[in-house]
Amino acid sequence: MSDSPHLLFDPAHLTDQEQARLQNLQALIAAGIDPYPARVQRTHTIAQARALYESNPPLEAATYGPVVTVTGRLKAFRNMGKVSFADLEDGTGQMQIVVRRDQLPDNWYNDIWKKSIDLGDFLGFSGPLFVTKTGELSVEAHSVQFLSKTLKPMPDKWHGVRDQEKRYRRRYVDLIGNPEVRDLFRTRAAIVRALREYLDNEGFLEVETPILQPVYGGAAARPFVTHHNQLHQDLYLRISFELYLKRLIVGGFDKVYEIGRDFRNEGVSFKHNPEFTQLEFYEAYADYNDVMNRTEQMIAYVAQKVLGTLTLQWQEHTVDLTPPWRRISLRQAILDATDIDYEAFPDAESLSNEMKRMRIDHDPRQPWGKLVDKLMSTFVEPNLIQPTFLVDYPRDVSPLAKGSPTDPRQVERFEGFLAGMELCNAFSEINDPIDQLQRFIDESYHATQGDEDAHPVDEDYIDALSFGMPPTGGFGIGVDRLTMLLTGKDTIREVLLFPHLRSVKEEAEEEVAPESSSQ
RNA sequence: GCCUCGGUAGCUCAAUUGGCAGAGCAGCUGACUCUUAAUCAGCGGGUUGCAGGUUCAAGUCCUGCCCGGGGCACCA
Repeated sequence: MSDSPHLLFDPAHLTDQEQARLQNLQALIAAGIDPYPARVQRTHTIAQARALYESNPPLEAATYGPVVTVTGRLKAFRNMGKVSFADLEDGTGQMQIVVRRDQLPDNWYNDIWKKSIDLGDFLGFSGPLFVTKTGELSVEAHSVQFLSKTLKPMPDKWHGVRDQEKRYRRRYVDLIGNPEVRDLFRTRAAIVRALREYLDNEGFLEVETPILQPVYGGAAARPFVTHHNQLHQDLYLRISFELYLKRLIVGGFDKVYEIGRDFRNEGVSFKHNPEFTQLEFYEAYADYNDVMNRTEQMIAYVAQKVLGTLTLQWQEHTVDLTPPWRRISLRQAILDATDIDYEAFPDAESLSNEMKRMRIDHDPRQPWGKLVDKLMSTFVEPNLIQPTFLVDYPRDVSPLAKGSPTDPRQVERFEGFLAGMELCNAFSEINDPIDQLQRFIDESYHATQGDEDAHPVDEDYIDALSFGMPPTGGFGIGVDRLTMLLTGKDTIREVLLFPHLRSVKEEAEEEVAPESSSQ
């Protein structure tokens, strides 16, 4: 077809249903109807129309109420001959429309309504509100606006879209067909709003810091690398906000937070996406105990605000968020779960040997801290169903956390767990620039030893600390995971509108086969 | 990267031991002035993810590849 702008709308490539819709589009144009008009006449959203009828009911039953013009997507229709019932949906709800042949001009009902309008089209209907004999509040259509033509068939009206790949690749279709998915993302927005509300009410300042960073840091992860052409400069997409937010504490903002996207070049799983939403806050004149208290309060506030309860169901578990949460040292938790006291095996070799003796599968080349983390994540984390803080971590897995005043091998750090999943990470921040530099150097040493997640040295950050930072408590939480927990979802993809998926390879591309860069 | 399970009509799903690829919704044609998963009659719609192989015969068995789910590894 030479008149098709693109193969996408070449009838030879369309299904029977798509061809029928394209023909209906042309029929509308032939009838002098603009299928994509620029203006909409609307007096009420569907929710407003319902409220209007509630507050202005007709004096006698079965008579007409106020006249409204409502707009929306046609979700269903039931054609009874000379009258049709249609379900119209906008962002606020659904309304039944009663379309009578004799209320519409000329042959509009037979020629346009019955022939050229498809499920999914956007329409506006003007007429009085009334309640049908079967009790359904409806608008009787006295005039109709055509608003937008739909060229693809709608998802199954009863089952929606179930196929996960289809749902994630074409989330818009998922959202059209599955109202509960729309509800879930409204809940997600409410969670983020409640987090902001809590922190704003507590006097925190919301800030925005660079996503493109010359030196990445603040977490143990591999970064994405990009390049600024004009400046001839490699830049990293941030893996955390931490080092920038603490520069702001140096600058005199005592309480700051940021909610935004982090990027980590790691594997994808039910709880990992390459980009994810993080909340971090930093509070001057506080330590990790203060942060622990605040964490309980904040999560409980959000749950109460969004769910109206502190008891939530996550998969087969019932979780009670009521503060205070259980607190146990990491050392004790691992000791309870494995009978290994990692303090008794203070280097990688002895700990690895002990793990080998207990037939615990691990990589013996890993540094000591990684082995401790392995014990924690394998034997402790899955059993932390009720909210729990693991406190006091080994110094060498925590390069930004302040050392314990009583035990030089420990730092003042905790992680929060819920439903067997790590939720947040926090500590008393190192504010001694010389100590921090030494930790960075130790990390760089690890980097030369093959630990790819180790921190590079951020000399500008050391410079910032050298101007003086008050004792400060810091905190980070994965907002996606928090959303999973509060909505009962067992995969992060369900709480991300557009989760990362491998791109589908086009057949035409395969012949080109460009050399891929080294991994 | 490795292991494992899956991919059938626009959507949701069937297809017994290898034996004519089906249903509901949606679509098309028609009937119907209170339906709401409307109903009734009729009709069309398939490269069974892709490419090979075995076989008289492949959705089904074998090999490779693509995409997805789950697990491992890595990580938060």
